[in-house]
Amino acid sequence: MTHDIVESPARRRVLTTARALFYAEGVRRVGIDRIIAEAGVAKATFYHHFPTKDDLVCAYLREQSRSERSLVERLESGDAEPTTKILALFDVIGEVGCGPGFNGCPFINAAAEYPDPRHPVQRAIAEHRRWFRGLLYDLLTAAGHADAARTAAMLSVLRDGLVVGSDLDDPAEIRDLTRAAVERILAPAAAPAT
Amino acid sequence: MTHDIVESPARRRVLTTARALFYAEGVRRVGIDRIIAEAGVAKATFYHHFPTKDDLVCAYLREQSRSERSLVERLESGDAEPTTKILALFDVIGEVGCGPGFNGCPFINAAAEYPDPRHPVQRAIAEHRRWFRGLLYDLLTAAGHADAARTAAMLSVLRDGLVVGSDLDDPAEIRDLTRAAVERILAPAAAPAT
DNA sequence: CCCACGGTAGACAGACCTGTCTGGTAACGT
DNA sequence: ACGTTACCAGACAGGTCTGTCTACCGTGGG
Repeated sequence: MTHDIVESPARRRVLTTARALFYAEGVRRVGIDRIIAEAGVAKATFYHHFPTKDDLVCAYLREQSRSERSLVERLESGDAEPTTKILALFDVIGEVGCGPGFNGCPFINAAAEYPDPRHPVQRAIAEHRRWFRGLLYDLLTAAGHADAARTAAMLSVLRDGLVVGSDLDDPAEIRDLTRAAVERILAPAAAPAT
Repeated sequence: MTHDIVESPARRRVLTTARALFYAEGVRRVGIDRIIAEAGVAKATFYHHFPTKDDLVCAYLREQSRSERSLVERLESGDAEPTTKILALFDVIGEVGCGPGFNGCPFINAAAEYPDPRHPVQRAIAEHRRWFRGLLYDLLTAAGHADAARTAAMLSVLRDGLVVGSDLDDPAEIRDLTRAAVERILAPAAAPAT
């Protein structure tokens, strides 16, 4: 009854390798054989932990989601104004897009490879997206923003556009216009209290 | 010396079939065998017109680009104000996202499957994106917008976010907030000439 | 002691993929 | 009449994919 309080090292290695390869080259492009070779894991072990490739893909996306959540938690932990936190959050998004290995949003990319909305992969994507939008909504509500729901949706749209643009266009340019774009979206509720 | 003034019917059939399948299911997922079967074309004929699958993918994207350009030309042909044209353009984007077969942006989707920026497919994508951004820039310039380049980039970002959101979230909601989002992006240059 | 467990190594099946090749038909311009 | 061109039908090669299976090893708890 050794519960997996500590995750199996082999499983960990597989997940780390899969994450790097899936993100860099696309999910369908990377085969199981390559993952187990680079992770140094036997095939039987792999299929013991992940009965199906789809299971691995879902685990990859959940892992990615965990990463982003904990990153945001660190950002959000301060006692700054909620609006400041939103700006900081988007600053990070613009900055990450300029990083060397940046390749767009793992969730948007995976969605392109799994178009069926009822597929488990799409469900994992949807859950992550719900979280992110909820985060924006909470921050806007805490800021006392009028029409927080609608503005959260707009910021979510903006975020998607930023990561796509950082991937396919000039990331530095995107980074430099991010703050202004967020401010424009937030503007209508900015009371003219000068 | 029969120039292809008229496109070969077999080639046309292949392109039409490929377009539907690639868009609906993803590029890597759809094999040549299936395309030629559904198009009713012999394999040799296919490889005569498209020496490589990549060639077909590029042709698919160019075709898609032509479609969008001609759609926009129709929209743009009127003698309305440039700003009105921009709003009309985004209205169409929001509306198309609610259509039954909508599956996101073919270019963004293809980019996820071909991450290498030097790949011909990525070049075709980049060209299409340059066109679209140029279109926005021209409209903003015609509207006498201050800082047209920057605002064009923001609208391009917004557009990407809208199509991604229409695909992965609630398209009707996206459609309903599109106009307001565009107006917020355009706002700072709206001279307070009331 | 022993045996369950997590692991390694790798063969194998069966499907699917791209791309080549052979062979035959029909239209068309010269 | 002839050659070119476009087309269809389908076999084939060589590779890759997912997933299964056998066989073996080391360690630690009962």
